[in-house]
Amino acid sequence: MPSSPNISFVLHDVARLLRKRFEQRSRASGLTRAQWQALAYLALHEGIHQNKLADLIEIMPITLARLLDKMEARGLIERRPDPADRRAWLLYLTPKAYPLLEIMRGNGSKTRDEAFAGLSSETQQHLLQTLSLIKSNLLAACTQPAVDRENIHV
Amino acid sequence: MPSSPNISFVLHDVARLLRKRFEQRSRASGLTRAQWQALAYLALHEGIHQNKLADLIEIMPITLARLLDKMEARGLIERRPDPADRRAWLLYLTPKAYPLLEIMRGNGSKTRDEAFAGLSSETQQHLLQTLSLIKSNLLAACTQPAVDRENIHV
DNA sequence: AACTTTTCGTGAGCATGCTTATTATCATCA
DNA sequence: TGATGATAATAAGCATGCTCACGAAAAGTT
Repeated sequence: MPSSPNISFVLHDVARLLRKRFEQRSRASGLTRAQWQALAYLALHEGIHQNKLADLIEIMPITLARLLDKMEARGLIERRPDPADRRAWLLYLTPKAYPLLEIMRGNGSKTRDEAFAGLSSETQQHLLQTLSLIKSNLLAACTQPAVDRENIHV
Repeated sequence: MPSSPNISFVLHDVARLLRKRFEQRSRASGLTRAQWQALAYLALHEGIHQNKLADLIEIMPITLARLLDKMEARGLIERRPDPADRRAWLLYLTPKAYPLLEIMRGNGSKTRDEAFAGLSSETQQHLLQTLSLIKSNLLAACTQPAVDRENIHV
């Protein structure tokens, strides 16, 4: 695979470099890519449970919990007890979060501009479609046991 | 961005899911994706310095060093002193590594088959080209200071 | 030869993803 | 009602990426 460049590795590299570049940009404001993503999704769904938010972002609830811990400590979000379920929290942004969200959106679009320089909008559209298909393939695959296809009788 | 799905996030998701699926498959053999990548590149460049190998894979030398620590402990690779430079090591596979490499290649191609199901080979070609362009954009960008373009006078 | 700069490898520490396990609470059903 | 199972959040621990810093050795300079 390394001899002929492999789509999977290149994809992984691109994701890593996107994150790296975004974080070079965002060091000043102090939000990481993952925190920004969580904050941005939360902004669209205030009052959501951690559980559901993790589902939306498609990460494990424990991964989200630690992102929220950090953002709560910085006063960007609030966890309010759910009156209807003593196990659960309801998530809200604080006013402090909004200007930061704006900055982060700017950083995201600058990073995207750099990354996608020289790509026509058709190419970008096509890329998005292709990636979305791959993502749904993988989401489906990940729920299946990882066995050798050859060994399965149908 | 989360409202209209964002290429960067989808890309990141796809990379994460690829890694996850690969590691579901490879749990038995015990090599992670990153270790496999290092091993596969090393197989093509035995006798290389850690430094150069890290350059090839495009990760930080310290990141590679810890992957190598683990694989050395498992007896998959050897670090031999470089007679010409007492700071450096020369890297070699051990015989134990070869069969594992074969297994990993199989796992990689199975994972790719799942991920890219339903994509024509033209689409895959196109995807690879597009990703490669994005990658070189980002490699170039990451060496530049992350400043606001608008604020720069040319 | 002596000083400075560069390079090679690594340590420490952080972030984010995962798996596995635990605690508290809710929901269901006999 | 009371046991049983599901669900919300978190804890512990691992892997891999990063930055920053450091010691040892090499290379370049004066």
